[in-house]
Amino acid sequence: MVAANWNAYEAECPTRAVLDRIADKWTVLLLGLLAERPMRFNELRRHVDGLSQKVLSQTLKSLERDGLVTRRAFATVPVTVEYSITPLGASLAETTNALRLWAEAHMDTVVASQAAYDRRGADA
Amino acid sequence: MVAANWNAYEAECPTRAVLDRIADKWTVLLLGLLAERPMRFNELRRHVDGLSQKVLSQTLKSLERDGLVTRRAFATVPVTVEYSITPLGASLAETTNALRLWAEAHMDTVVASQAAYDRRGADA
DNA sequence: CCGCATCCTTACCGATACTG
DNA sequence: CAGTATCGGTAAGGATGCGG
Repeated sequence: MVAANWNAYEAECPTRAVLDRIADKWTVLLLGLLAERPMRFNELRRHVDGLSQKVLSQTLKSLERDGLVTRRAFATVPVTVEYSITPLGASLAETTNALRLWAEAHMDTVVASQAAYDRRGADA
Repeated sequence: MVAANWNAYEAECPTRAVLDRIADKWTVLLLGLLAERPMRFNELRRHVDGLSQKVLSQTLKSLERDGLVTRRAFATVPVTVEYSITPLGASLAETTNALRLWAEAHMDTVVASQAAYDRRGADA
């Protein structure tokens, strides 16, 4: 079986919930990092500017639950925890990376469009 | 000039704001619809189950401001308003469609992973 | 070092009512 | 038909302190 009749345009479809999770700013940024190499908790935190430890914790837990990321704890002192991407997560990371790269590539155009839009509305 | 040194991992970078907007459930669904053909306001509303008229209005305004969607009003009675995608929006829609299709394609795997995760935590 | 628990603020969102 | 305006609940998110 290859395809199912999932349809994200229906509110009750579970696809909607998953789409809501993966179409998330932090998910995109974290998958982008973990697609390159495994990282530890505070390492991720340092790489993503503005991400609080609380939200990072929540996001990683969701990613782990969805099978996109694997968490491994080492009984060192103090504890070392490593997060790595799964094959499923890697397949998603290709798409989310495309999203991030689109944003970085078209920023100039978007910013210009915003400025033009705001100018038009300024003379109200 | 082709590339700039935008980096979405920095909080102050405007890319961050744009990423936050396009990595959005409703944006993904709306761009998917408008990539196929122009649509009217209530037509979009009917196609996206669970999307309130208020949020639709906000989202369309943001998309228009970012230059991803064009709004055209016709002086009929009652007023007719048509939303269509721009070339910039179309280029983004390719990526966001990939995101939606990924969700629909891998739902079974994700749901299974969630169930396994919840089972492990159940015996706490 | 890796988190969880708590408090508290805020911004999001749905529901409703009303205009062009 | 295509919105705007207002209100109220809710849940996300920052700050802080503690525990494994």
